[in-house]
Parts: sequence; C-alpha cells; structure tokens
Amino acid sequence: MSADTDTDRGVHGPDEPLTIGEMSRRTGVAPSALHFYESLGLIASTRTAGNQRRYARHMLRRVSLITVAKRLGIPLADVQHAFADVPLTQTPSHEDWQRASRRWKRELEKRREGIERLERELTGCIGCGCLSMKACGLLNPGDTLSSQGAGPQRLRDEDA
Amino acid sequence: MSADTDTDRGVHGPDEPLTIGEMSRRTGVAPSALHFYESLGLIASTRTAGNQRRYARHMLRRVSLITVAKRLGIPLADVQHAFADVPLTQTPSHEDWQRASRRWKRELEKRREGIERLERELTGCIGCGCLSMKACGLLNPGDTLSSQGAGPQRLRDEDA
DNA sequence: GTATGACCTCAAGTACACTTGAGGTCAAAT
DNA sequence: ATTTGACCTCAAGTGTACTTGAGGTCATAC
Repeated sequence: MSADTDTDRGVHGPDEPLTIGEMSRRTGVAPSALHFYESLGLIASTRTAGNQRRYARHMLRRVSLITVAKRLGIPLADVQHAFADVPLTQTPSHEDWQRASRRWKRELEKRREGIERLERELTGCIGCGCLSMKACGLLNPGDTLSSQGAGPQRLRDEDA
Repeated sequence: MSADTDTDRGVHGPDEPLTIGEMSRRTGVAPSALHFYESLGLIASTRTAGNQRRYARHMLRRVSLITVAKRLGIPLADVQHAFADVPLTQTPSHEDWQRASRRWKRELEKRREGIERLERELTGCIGCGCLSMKACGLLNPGDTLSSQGAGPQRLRDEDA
C-alpha cells in the first residue's frame, strides 16, 4: 500500500504481521529454526489464505529471548517454562511481560551467581597455583578424603 | 595390599592411579563419558597389563573442569582450547595450572559480563514493563527502525 | 501469462554429547 | 578353580537443536 522499496513486501504499518523472511532477517534466526520453534510451541504464527506464516510483532521478542537463552546454554525446554504464561496467540500485556522478565531475571541471577562463585574460587587458585595442589577446595573432590565414605563431590550440588 | 574395605580396590597411597570406576564415582561422570572424553583427547589414561585404564590423580581436576564447563554451556571444543597447554600425560606443574586458571577465569568473566549486561537491561524492562513496548532497547531489534537498512540486530554482536 | 523468489510440507541428514548393548576379558574373593 | 563384578571394544542408538533437500505452491514484477 504505502509506496516503499523494502525487500519482501511494501513496508507495513506498525501493526502488520511479519513474514518468516522478515522475522529471520530481524532476529538473525534461520527460517528453518523458526519452523522448528513453532513445532515446539515456542512461537506461533497465523496463516494467510495461501498458507504462508505471518508473525505478530511480539514474536520478535520471543525469538530474541530464545536466542539469548541459547547463548547462555539454557535448553529450549527451560525457555518454554520461562514463557509459561506469556500468551502465545494474542499480544501479551504489560503484566505478562513483567512476570516473564522477573522470571528471566531470576534465572540469570542464578547463573551469574554460579559463575561468580566459580570465579572467586578460581581467583584463589590463581593466587596459590593450587589447581595442582591438594589444598584447593574447588576441584579436588576427595583426593585426601576419599576413604571416608559418602562425602566428597563438591561439584555436583546445585542441580537439585 | 593394605587391608582395607573400599569398594574397588584396597585403598591406595596418594600417588596411585585411579580406576575408571573410582574416577566415575568421585567426579560423578559416567564411565562411558570418560571413555568419550578420552576419545576426544580431553583426558588420558595409562593401561594396566590387562588393558584396563588407570587415571593419574590430576585427571580428577580435568574432569571436574569439564563438568563445570558443561554446566556453563561451554562446548567441549572450547574446553579443549582452555586446556591447550596443560600437559595431558604428565602431572601438570603449578605454572601449567596457573595459566589454565587464568584462561578459565577470563572465559568466566566474559560469560558473567554477558549475563550482567542482560540483567541490567532486563531490570530496566521490569521497571517499565517495556518487554512489551517499543521503547525497550533490549529485545526490540528494529521494530520502528526496520526500513532504515542494515542497522538493527542488537542481539547478535558478541560472538565476534 | 510467465518467470522469479519467497514460501510451503515432509523426510532425512548433521553435529554434539553421550548412552546402551553385545560379546568378551580381568581381577579379587571364595 | 570358579564365580562375580569391574572392565574392555566397537557399533548402534538417543536426545537436542537444528539444516538440507525434494517436490510443489504463492505472490509480485515484468
């Protein structure tokens, strides 16, 4: 409608949905991956009369969050949970995204704290060179304590 | 030899190597995974006359670091790099581990900073609810700026 | 009206990180 | 000597996260 020279379709008003190609270019995620995410229910699309996908704009955000999660090593299953009550089929409200933001933030905090703990411990190790010494508490799960039973395994606690 | 009642073998002096079962129990990593890591050259073992693996004690550390890396979503290929000049076949020196510690620390720093940046941005988003609004800089790679060319893609910068 | 590029589905393939299974050996205890 | 549990190799299977390809449709431009 508006005379314009975008690549795909004439540029749309801010409420018009995006084609899969547009989504892909804007998020940097391959169309095939978008198909895949949709098959998992992480994102959703409507279809045109001719069966082509159209994405509401708020899907950009979802896709971006998926990308971020991937960078942090968060599996898609967990991402699904983080999106738990952000509506998929209609534009989410402020409150929806706020709740989700908080959830993401908590997740990030947990990860950051894990890293920070490790950094502190490694810093100690750099000082004393103890990654090669018995004294280091971090990566020494039982060297001199081995015969004393169930104890050691310092490194496996935090999944629970 | 020493009369003792450990599960595998009588408890060994602090310099004796470990069986794969002992490694597995102490690190929490399955024997099959240890085989696999060995096939990738991430760890190494000597063999007994009867072709069974024996692990030097410093391998515990390597395995633990691999485990940590996995928790952080670091791929094994990168782990290999982080171990670049920690000797595999002989006990690493102080300096070897110090260099490695520093490398690990830098890696952790990078990850933490990525997370922190994201946290800051998300905190802003929680305040304003803007995960659903155009004003948010974080997850809004080009909503209103789309037709202006190559620009957006805020979320893909830091791989390089 | 026809060519071109973007899109569709579905099946199969790929890469990573392992696990499982079959078939057989090793080693400590009885 | 024989049993038992730990170990060996090698091949194939699993789960996650996609990509690639074949064969065909849609939509816009000329």
